[in-house]
Amino acid sequence: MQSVCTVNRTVKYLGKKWMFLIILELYKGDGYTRRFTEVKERLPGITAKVLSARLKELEEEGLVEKHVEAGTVPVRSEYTLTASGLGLVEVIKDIKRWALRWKIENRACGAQDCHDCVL
Amino acid sequence: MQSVCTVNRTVKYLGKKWMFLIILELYKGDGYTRRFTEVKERLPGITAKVLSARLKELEEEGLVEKHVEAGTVPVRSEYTLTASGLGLVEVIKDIKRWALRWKIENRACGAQDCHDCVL
DNA sequence: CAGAATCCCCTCAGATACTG
DNA sequence: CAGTATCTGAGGGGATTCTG
Repeated sequence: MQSVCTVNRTVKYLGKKWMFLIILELYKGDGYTRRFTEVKERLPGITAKVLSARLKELEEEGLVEKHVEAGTVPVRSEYTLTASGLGLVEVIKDIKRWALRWKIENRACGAQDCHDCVL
Repeated sequence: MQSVCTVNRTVKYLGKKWMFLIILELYKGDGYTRRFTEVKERLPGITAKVLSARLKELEEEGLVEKHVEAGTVPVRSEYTLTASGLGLVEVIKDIKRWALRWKIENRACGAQDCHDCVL
């Protein structure tokens, strides 16, 4: 039963700020793909530093694949959700279903953390 | 679609250290109930301060109910998962299913964060 | 365009000591 | 037993500046 460990880890990095908002942005992209700046523009308030860090974590976890188009100037890098990443989107939907069932009456959003989504 | 906000919040506090391990401990208890010290003993490494803080958050979120037995000396306080909390256990199971599917080959546990569970 | 490097603040969590 | 109070160190994340 040691896989709880992975669950632990998962929840730990998912809990980081912006993380799952980024995942959802990629999810909304054509072919589950978005460019760096594209994500940045769609998540008002996020800094390049944080976005960069989160994408790197997602890449290391195998949830996202990075593709750099060589030879283009300026550089174009694209990030795509992997099958594993898509699987996680389903988990997020589960969370949302739970939240809808139990949390509707909840407090209003703090503007900074709140964005629409396609779930 | 503003409920993403709640999802955001959910993942944020679930991501806190020990949080979901505590939930699982309550889940394992008789009638989904455990006493403070009981949980503490079963989660080696957790401090009273953190356990206390997490339980308070869970209570505020409506995932846990606290019952203090009046008149007993010393005091006995019990924590029980609510229906909402039980619903969240199902979500954790979803996360585990996802993890099993995509993360088995994963790195070994850092002993400190790893505990068995009943999932 | 897509970051990396710095600085700085703030929260989280561990350790320790104390209490009704 | 079931906490609270205080101190501390590590890490997260924002703002700003710089670069291939």
